[in-house]
Amino acid sequence: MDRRQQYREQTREEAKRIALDQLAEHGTAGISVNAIGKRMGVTGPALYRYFANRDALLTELISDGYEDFADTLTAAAATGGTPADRLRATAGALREWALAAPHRYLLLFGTPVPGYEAPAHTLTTATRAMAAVLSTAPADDRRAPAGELDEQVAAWGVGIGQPGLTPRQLHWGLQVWTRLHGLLSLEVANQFALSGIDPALLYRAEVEALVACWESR
Amino acid sequence: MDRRQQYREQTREEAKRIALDQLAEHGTAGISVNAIGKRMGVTGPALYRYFANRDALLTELISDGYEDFADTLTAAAATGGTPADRLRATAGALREWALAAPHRYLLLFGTPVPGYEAPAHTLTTATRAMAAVLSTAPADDRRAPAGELDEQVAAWGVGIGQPGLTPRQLHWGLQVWTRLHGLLSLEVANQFALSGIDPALLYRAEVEALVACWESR
DNA sequence: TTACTTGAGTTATAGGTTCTAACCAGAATT
DNA sequence: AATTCTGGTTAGAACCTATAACTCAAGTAA
Repeated sequence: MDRRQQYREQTREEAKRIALDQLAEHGTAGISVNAIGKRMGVTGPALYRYFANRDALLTELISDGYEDFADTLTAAAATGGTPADRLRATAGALREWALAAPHRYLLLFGTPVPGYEAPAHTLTTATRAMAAVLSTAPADDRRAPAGELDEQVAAWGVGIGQPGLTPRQLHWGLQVWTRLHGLLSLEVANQFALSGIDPALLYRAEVEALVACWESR
Repeated sequence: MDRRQQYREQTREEAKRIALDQLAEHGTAGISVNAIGKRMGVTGPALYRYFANRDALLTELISDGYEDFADTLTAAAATGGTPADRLRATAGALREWALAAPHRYLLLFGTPVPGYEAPAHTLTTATRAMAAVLSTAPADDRRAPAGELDEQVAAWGVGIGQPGLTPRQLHWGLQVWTRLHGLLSLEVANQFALSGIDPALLYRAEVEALVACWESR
């Protein structure tokens, strides 16, 4: 890589780093081109040499976030032990990742930025994260899809490059994701704040319910 | 009520109605005081006679939203039939309410507006919505709380004015809410868009899982 | 070495936002 | 009839995004 390009990349990274800080402090609306520039010791318009516009910067933040998210889940799912243990590890990593930067979690999975379209590249990364979750599914006997949902789920499994998984495993993976996301999105939005209930306990209970859910059915 | 006050209230309602339109069209950021004023045939600053600031307007939108939300769930939960039937009705009403105005759903339960503090009034309304969900819980034998979570949940039950419910019923109610919210929040954020899976089917399956979840345990 | 091109910064500016201040007209009250 | 209150106006401050025009330094090529 060119020397110039190296500096350029460095500047981009710095801008994104500061943007994440602003995000953590003041939410999405706090990500201001001028404010980021000021923190970098540069005027606002200078940043337009590096990002087409504010949306492009946000999009990169989202892309990078997905990448990091998928890496984290993949690493956690790669631990040893029973499927249940690996689910616990993955779920724990998921919660830690969300709580470490709540605003970033919401940037990825919360209110969509109006007019924002997910670039194809992030979709493949999201698939990688889902693959990590699916890798914690216990073994299952393959049988014919029963019902419309089963068929759609099976088709989805093929679409994301997981043709070896049964509909039940795929559906279970979806449940893991949607249920844990339900808890996490409410927790990061502070919806449990005044209930006096420790979200960590609720989360753990849900993970165990997911383990039990597989056994019982 | 005074004639003056009546007009005043009418103007406030109109502003909120238009704000909801803007919300549906352009998201939270699209709620602009100037734009609302223009649609009302009035300049922007005129609205500051009616709302202290933009945040106050948003807060009222949230309060009204909670009210409507609680009304909807309460009505749905008041139908007859078995507990399972009433859960199905309530869950169906919940999804319809969310999909009828996705942005409003996210305004209530999605990314928190930075610096926004829920007024006490909305908390009691949220409790009313939770009561509707809890009213669909099947009967249960009372027994001593087992574990830290059970105790916290029991205390929460007392706090929200539901001392007659068992920890298991309360926890089940929380699961209903968090699981359905998990699905809905992802659906309104378009996260299932490219999977080819019909969110309605996924939702129905989750409701049935919640019914079965009670039986099995 | 000199001339030219490119890159990265600047300021100025347009048009948008929220919100305050000052002002004005009409209605209600005293 | 005089005064106060209410709801509107315009002007303007302080932000925001984004573009245009300009400057200066660094790299490249003759």
